[in-house]
Amino acid sequence: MKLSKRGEYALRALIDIGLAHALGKTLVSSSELAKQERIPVKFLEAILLELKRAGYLHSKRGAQGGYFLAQPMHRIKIGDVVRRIEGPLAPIRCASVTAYEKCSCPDEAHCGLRLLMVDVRNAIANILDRYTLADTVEVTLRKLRRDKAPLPFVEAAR
Amino acid sequence: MKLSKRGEYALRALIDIGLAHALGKTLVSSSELAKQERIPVKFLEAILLELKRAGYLHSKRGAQGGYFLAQPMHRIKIGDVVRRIEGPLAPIRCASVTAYEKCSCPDEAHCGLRLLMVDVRNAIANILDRYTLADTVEVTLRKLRRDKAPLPFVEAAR
DNA sequence: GCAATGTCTATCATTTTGGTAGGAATTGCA
DNA sequence: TGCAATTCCTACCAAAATGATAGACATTGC
Repeated sequence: MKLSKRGEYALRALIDIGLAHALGKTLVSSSELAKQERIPVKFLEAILLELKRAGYLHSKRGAQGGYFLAQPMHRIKIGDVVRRIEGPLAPIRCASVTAYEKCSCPDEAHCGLRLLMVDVRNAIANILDRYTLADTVEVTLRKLRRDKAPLPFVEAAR
Repeated sequence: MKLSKRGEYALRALIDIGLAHALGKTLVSSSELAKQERIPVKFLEAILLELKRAGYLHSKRGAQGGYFLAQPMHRIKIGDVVRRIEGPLAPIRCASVTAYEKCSCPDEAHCGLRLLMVDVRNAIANILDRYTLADTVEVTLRKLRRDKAPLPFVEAAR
C-alpha cells in the first residue's frame, strides 16, 4: 500500500507551491523546492515536468523563472494527482473504479478479496478525492500559524 | 497503493482455506489451491510456507497432505496478514502506527502530506484491522449461497 | 515401494525505483 | 551584450522488488 518517492515528492512539491502561493509568492524554482523538501534537484525537476504535462503547473523559464499553479487550488484533487503519478488508488485492479481490469480469479462476483479491496479503495478515494490542494494548504497554514512556526517561502524581505 | 501479487495470492489462499474449512474440508493441498485460484503452484508453495511461518497455517506432509488453519478464523485479522506479507499499511512510513519512521521533511509536525497520509492509513486500517478471515469467509459464503453458485471444495462426494 | 505432497535452496528475467549526468534553450539583469 | 539562473530534454544507471521457475529432498498414505 505504498506511495513511491516519486508520488511523495510530487505531492510535497504541489503543497509547497500552494503554500508559497497562499503566502504571496506565486513563482517557485525547482532549487528552492528541492532545498525546502530535501529532494535531489534533478529528480525533482523530472517530477515537476510531469506535473506540468499533467496540467497542474505552468512554468517560466530563464533567470527568475520557476513553477506556478496552472489551476485554482480548490480544483486540484489530491486523488487525481496520485492517480496520475502512481496509478489507480485501488490495491488491485479488479477493485478499481477508474482503471478496472478483470482479474484471474474464477468468479469475480463472489470473490471475497475483491469485496474487501473495493472497500479499501473506497475508503482511500473518499479521502483523497475529497481533499483538494486548497484544503491541504489551508490546514497546514493554520497549524503553522497556531504554533508560530516559521513560514516557508517568506524570506526576511530584502 | 498497490497490493503485490504475493500479497494478493496470500489472501486468496487464506480465504480459500477458510472457505474450505467452513464447508467441512479442513485440509487443502497447494495444488488444489493453485488450481482454484489459477496461481503458479511453486510460487504459491513459497507463499503458503511464509503463511505457515507466520503462524497462520499448519501443514501435513506426504500424500493426502496439505495446509490447514492454525488459528480460529475470527482471530486472523486481514490487516495483520497484509502487514506480514506486504509491510506497513501506511502509504509513507512517517504515517505508520506499527512501523513509524522519521521522514526527511524539515518539519514533520506541520507536514500537510503526513496529515493526509495518516488519514489514509487510518481509513485502511479501519477496514483491514476490523475484518477477520471469519468475516470475509462468511460474506463470501453467503453470496455464493444466495446466488446458488457452485461451492468450491465440495466435489460431488465420491 | 511408489505416488503425492510439503520443504528447502538456488536461480532468473523483467520491471520499477530512485536516482545521476550533461547539455540545450530561454530569460532577466547588470 | 554577456553571464547567471533557470527550465527542458535525453540518456544512462545501479539496486531492489517482483513474479516467478527448477530441482532435489523429506515425509506420508496407501
